[in-house]
Amino acid sequence: MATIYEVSKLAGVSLATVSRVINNTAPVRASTKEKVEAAMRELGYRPNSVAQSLASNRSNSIGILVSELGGPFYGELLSRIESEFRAVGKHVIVAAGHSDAELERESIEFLRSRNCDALILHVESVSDDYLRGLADSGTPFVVINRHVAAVADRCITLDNELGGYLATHHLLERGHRRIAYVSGPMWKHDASERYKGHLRALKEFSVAEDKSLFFEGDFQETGGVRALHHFLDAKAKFTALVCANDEMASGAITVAHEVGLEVPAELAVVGFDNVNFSHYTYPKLTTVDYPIEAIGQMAARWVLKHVYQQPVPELKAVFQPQLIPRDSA
Amino acid sequence: MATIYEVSKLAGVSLATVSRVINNTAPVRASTKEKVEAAMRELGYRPNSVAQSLASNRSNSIGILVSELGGPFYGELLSRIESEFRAVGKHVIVAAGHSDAELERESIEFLRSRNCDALILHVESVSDDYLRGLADSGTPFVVINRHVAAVADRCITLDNELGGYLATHHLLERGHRRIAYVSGPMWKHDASERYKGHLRALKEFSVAEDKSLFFEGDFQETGGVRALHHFLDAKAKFTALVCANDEMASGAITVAHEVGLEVPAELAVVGFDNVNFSHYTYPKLTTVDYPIEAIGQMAARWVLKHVYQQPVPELKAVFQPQLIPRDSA
DNA sequence: GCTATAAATGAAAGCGCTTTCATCATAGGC
DNA sequence: GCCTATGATGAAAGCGCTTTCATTTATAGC
Repeated sequence: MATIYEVSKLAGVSLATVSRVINNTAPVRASTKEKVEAAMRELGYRPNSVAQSLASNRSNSIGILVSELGGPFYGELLSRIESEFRAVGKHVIVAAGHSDAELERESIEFLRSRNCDALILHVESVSDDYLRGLADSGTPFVVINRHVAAVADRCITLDNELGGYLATHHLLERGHRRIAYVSGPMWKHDASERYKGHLRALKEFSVAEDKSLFFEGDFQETGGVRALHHFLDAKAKFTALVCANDEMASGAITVAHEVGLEVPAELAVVGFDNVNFSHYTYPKLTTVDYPIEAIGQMAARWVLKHVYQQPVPELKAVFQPQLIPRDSA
Repeated sequence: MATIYEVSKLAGVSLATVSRVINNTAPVRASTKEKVEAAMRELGYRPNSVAQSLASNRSNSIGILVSELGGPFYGELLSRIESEFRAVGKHVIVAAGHSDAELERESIEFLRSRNCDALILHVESVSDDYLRGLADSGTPFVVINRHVAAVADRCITLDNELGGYLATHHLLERGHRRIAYVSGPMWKHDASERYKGHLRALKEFSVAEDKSLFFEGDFQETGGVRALHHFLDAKAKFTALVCANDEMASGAITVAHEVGLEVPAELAVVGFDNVNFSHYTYPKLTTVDYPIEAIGQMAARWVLKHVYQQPVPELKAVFQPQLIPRDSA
């Protein structure tokens, strides 16, 4: 691989000048620029990004930390973030935190040691304090899907409470009054927020909260399976089920089929997230849309603006979910 | 951030010695090592990976190029690859090629310019010649899910032909004789291989190929939708449908529900890939398992062995798919 | 044509590390 | 004890680039 030095020799200019035409960082006479570019072409020169990073103290890399790299949800997030950065010549380093505080912290350190210019974090377990400390340490980062008061200006979130409200409201509007709720782990911020929204909707329709119609799942398919079995075993009376995400809703629908409960006639089901497979269920899942791509894009733009000083369209911090009525409720 | 220089001063040794204890690259007296480690701890020192890369000509990063970052399939692949590398302190840079030759080439160049130590490529559109050239250029890389004769030693593949055979064989064994086939784009290697396997199974059961029962889809849900509509509109007679991937199978099942065709009683459906949502369909999808994680792991190990000279368990180049019988066929 | 100012360019000092080579200390072998 | 073979360590030269600062060249004003 040719180096900048060889280019400068061939073009008959100094290293500095070559660097200037590469980075367009200072005016260079048109004829000089021409010569340099010709030399670069001739040598098939491509700047060594590592050397650039070391010298400029910018790595042009952004670290992304999500809970799981697999799964429908994060895939779309990554996809969007990558394409945003790719378009401006930056690259994305990914890591998984697996919803574990220790792992999350370790992953963040890992990304930091990689000299990422910024981090985009989807972290669930690490404490608010830790994030505050991280901000103090000077590492630029954005947090997705979590509101942390101490670093509120770097949080991009979905109004989960509204989402929970929307889901339950939809059912209430259609006359359901006995609505069971399958939550995610309540220590997760989004899970508890969604549940709050559920309660608000109930209240609005003067339906009292019934603890026997609450089940704390795990945001996985099995959570939905166990939930429905639990309610059925307890002989709970309910005509509708709201699940705090689509995976659990799928699990619940599977069980409904198995026990011969017709959806939505005997049991209406609504999910949350609108992941890509949510319309593969039968009947197609009514759910609340999580605008994950828009959020990913916004996170990328935050970085573009605050770290790379690029002009970007207006930033938005809180996104509104939307109900997607399909066939299951 | 502290530098190696400060550590060496505090520990009262030279830069070289500090480097040695960091990299464990030459013997250092235990007492010296102790001092250095203490100094590192005291300063909260972490090596600057960019400087390390520049000096050692190793970036400790691996570029991964897949068609789409979203989607069930690639997510699991990435997930596995990342965790393999993460465990040994290497990081993963991701890019998407979107099945487009130009984009794939550009992405590869992009990753190369990032000084990746190796690339793991899931490329569909770039030519065999291009890959040969890439190999000649000295960039280490592995190709996943595609056999390229010129660089056969760097290909890790699934026996797609066998997979296609298995799917159709399963149906034939259960008495089906009129089996429609929904393929992926035939220019994609895996799609054509799977179809070959289908034909082999038919032949084995002395069933003649019927071109009217073939439909070339797009590996997307809509492909399955269009396929089934196509067959139905053409009043084709068939009792089973094999789809070259699960997305298309889902689409087909959805249509079956819509038109009141009972699965599997009136129409047996088998998919391919066994992606994570394949059991969310109703009935649960019978499919062919694509051991994507194992393949990801193997790709990572190939790199570990050939690029980082690490000892790894035996490498395997061709994986055998397996039929996963569920409820749809 | 001459100076004052701005535009182009070059020289050289790093960026934080690895690695070669030389040096010094230590331990056996006789 | 002396010599040699190792084991430990340090000095210093890069890795390929960016960036400051100084210098040279062009432009304008009179």
